[in-house]
Amino acid sequence: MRVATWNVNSIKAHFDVVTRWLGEARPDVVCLQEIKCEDQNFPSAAFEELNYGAAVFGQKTYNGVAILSKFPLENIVRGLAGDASDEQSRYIQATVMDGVRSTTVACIYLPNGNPIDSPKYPYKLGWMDRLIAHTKGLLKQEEAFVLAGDYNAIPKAIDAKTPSQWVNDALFLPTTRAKFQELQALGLTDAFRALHPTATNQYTFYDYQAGAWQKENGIRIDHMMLSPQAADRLVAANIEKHVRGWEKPSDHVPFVIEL
DNA sequence: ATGACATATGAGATATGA
Repeated sequence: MRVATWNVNSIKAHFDVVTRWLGEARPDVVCLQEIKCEDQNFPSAAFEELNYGAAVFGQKTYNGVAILSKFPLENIVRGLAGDASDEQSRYIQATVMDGVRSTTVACIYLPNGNPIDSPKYPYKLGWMDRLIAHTKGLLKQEEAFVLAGDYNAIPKAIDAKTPSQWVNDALFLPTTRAKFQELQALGLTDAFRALHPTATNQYTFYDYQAGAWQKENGIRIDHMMLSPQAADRLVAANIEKHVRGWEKPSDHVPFVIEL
């Protein structure tokens, strides 16, 4: 089963590149972030024509997540527990039934957190704490799951072309990296690093500004964290960098694994 | 350097992103 994650930076604005990549890569399950639309405006019918069903947790203007799947999606969960006052659509989870076995897939859009002296940074850290708490519950089930999405976290210096550019940024602050490490230390596997432990110049985000793509000035912030049962099935992990060079792209590129 | 570049909203300028 091929599972992908992709921050599409508006499904309306980038629908054509999304469908172009679906046709090329033929993933079974795709976690989308920043769809930037309400549920009723998500192009579910168009994806249905491409043989993808959809589970959507949308929001007007900002955020919004969705899971596309060629297999039935069951037990859909919208929102991350732990803060009833949180109105941002950043988490959707479903169980994929592929006929052979079930795999739980969570689609995550972790808060950016900048500026770091604003309430946005504590919101990010609190969200990470809630994700850690939720993951502890998932692990108790001892089944295969994938936490896929835009983590807005650069795990290590190797995951940035220019680490010095990010030292005072919410994506790379020691506190952010420590929380990401805390999540991983629960027993999760970073799918990309597991198969490419020393690979450099493998990034999932290139800013639209200052010619970042042309300079290969990227960061690796979109991740898939696997439970032990999912990690046992991991056979491939690829960052689809070439998609960033297409016409009118998202600033993130797809990241796909094979289980 | 608080910008560049892109998106949504809504019809000009502002909020957000990373």
